[in-house]
Amino acid sequence: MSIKQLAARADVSMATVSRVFNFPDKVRADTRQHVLRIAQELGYLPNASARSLRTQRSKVLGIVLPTLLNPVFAECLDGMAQAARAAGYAILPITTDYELEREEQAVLQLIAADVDGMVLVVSQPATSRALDRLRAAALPYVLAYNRHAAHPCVSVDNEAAVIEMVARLVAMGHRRIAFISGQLAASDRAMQRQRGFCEGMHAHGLHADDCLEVPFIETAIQDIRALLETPARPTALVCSNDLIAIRSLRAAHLAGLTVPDDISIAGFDGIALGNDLTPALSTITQPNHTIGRDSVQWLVGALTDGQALAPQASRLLPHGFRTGESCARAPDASSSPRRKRVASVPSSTLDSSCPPF
Amino acid sequence: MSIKQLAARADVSMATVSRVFNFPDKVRADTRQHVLRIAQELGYLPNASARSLRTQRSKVLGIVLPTLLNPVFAECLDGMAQAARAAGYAILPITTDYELEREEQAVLQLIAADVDGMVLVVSQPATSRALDRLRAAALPYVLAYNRHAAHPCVSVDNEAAVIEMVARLVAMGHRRIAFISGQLAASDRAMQRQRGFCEGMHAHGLHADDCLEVPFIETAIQDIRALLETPARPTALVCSNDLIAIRSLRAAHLAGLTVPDDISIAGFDGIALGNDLTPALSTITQPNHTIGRDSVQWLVGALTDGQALAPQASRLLPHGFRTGESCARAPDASSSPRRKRVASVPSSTLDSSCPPF
DNA sequence: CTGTTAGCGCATTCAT
DNA sequence: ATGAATGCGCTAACAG
Repeated sequence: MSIKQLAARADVSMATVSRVFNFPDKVRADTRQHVLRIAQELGYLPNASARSLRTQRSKVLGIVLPTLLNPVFAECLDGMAQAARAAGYAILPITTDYELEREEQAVLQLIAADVDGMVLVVSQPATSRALDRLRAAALPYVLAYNRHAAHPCVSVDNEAAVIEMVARLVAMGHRRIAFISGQLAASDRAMQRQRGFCEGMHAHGLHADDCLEVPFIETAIQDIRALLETPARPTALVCSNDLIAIRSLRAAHLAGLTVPDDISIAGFDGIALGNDLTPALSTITQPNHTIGRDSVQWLVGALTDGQALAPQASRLLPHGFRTGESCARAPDASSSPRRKRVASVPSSTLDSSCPPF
Repeated sequence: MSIKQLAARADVSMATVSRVFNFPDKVRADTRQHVLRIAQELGYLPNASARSLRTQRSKVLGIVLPTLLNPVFAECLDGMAQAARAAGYAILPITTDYELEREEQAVLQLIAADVDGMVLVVSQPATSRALDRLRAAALPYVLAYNRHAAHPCVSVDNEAAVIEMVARLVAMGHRRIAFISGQLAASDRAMQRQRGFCEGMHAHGLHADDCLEVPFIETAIQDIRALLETPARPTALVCSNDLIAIRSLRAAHLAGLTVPDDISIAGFDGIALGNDLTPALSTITQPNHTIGRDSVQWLVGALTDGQALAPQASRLLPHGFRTGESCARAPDASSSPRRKRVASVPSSTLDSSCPPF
């Protein structure tokens, strides 16, 4: 079904048909009705490829995400999809599984697909070759979750959020607090959060020595468990994201510890599911849906009025804290001290380095 | 960057450039190198819209899913994405939030986008207007998770799986077993699973009276809790999916019950996260990733050798059982019987109807 | 208000 | 092995 055939059947010109679909008021009401009726009968649908080839704009937004297996990004994508729909845009999401090469491939594919702009969550904005490609193609884009002075970003203040979380735990009597993250190199968020942890600890005169990196999902729980079976185990865990926090809950259970009586566990992300767990996950909440929505709205706005996306206008959305059931006062906060720390977890899995501020 | 400009710079014809990218061996090695080098320099990327306009095939598969907020579909999409990539196809996923109208819209949008075929998860294959559109457009498609004799489907045997699960629970001494589902009308899977529940119960001479529908996420936990605070509460819950099972775990906790000592809870889906919970979720597992992969591979296969997708060739993938920690022998299985059942949960939320087999 | 025409970028005949 | 010409379906000038 092409516009030509439809025009023939309706006994009008192609141009008229085109106008019926693009500028309905530029055509007389009765002819419009007529054309629409025939179009209905024939099941005519304007061909998107031809349209974008001709107009040089596709009304499609490219979306680049690490994965949808982490609900954070699924929630965010949901927000993007809604905003895009509302603005009359379609979205074309691609996942990269945290592989840098695929980030770049995704961008190239989206450029070839003629998208009008992109929203992406990259690993490291500072060094991303994908972003180089975008600049080269002069395509408008917004980064979500990432934070970097040279790019237009929508995120939360990861560092401040964790600093605050540490303060809360300290206020609850915790002194030995560990930080658990996935592969730090895989995401700037994780690094910012770790930095916040270190800074937060230092602010209270505490050492931020216990930073455990659990890069492999398969062994994460066992690795965390090992930390928890250490003689001078931490009394609280700050996790770089909610999935890791959930695995930490599991690890604590396997180590024979009760949460939050024996150990407190805090997450980061605020995924919906955390609320349904027992114990309900205490966590730093990000407005995931809103991050997605705002990113798209900002991008669409720029697309609409042809304005540039200024890095200076980057949005820092407010984070929050969900008071779940996985954090409580430190055990023995005022009673007999435990025996001194003797050994730690295997140094191979322990990362004591704390990047400078 | 168009093929024309590239051709000019490389001092060859457009046709040659085209061949370099589509039939590399149909062009002399040195000219190929030459063209590729210039293409590299200019950052040339073949335009997808123009290509699909010309060839009438886009190398894109449309994917229609209810939502990505349920990890089942995220896992499945992940499988689809991998298979599509491997076959040289891009995917264009659209979510419908279980709204029939959006199912149809999605299909129309995908048709307009010129997709070569589609994989979809619909609510009710039997009455789906979206599928009518597909047939009308004569586009190849495969249904995932759905099961219907008139359509090519990739799914598991929901009914058999639940029958088996009921048998397992009965073998563990359970007699009062309830079935919890979301809105039944929203998915044929849920109905098949309920049917399996009824059949399974009847097979053991038990009544399948306790079928609770919890259509609203917001109140699901409280609704389930109400059931669990019934005098003659069930000793086991079979949940229509893992998310509901997780909420049931929560509801049990809120009702002061210990899982699995006081009550057993079984899920359906086998989402990865269930493994990390405490108690680890006992559940019927579907090969979600494989369902996605196989659906795409089947579709791509048909696309490749121009063959039709026969409903008779529908695949029934094997389900499995994950032995978690949320199911155990019924309490008091051999000791004093509890007082007889007096009242049930409010009838407004109780659906005792059991569709015929 | 409506029709005619040209060209978006590409793959594909048909020549050479 | 390569080049010239055509048209996929559509929209945007321009003409009437």
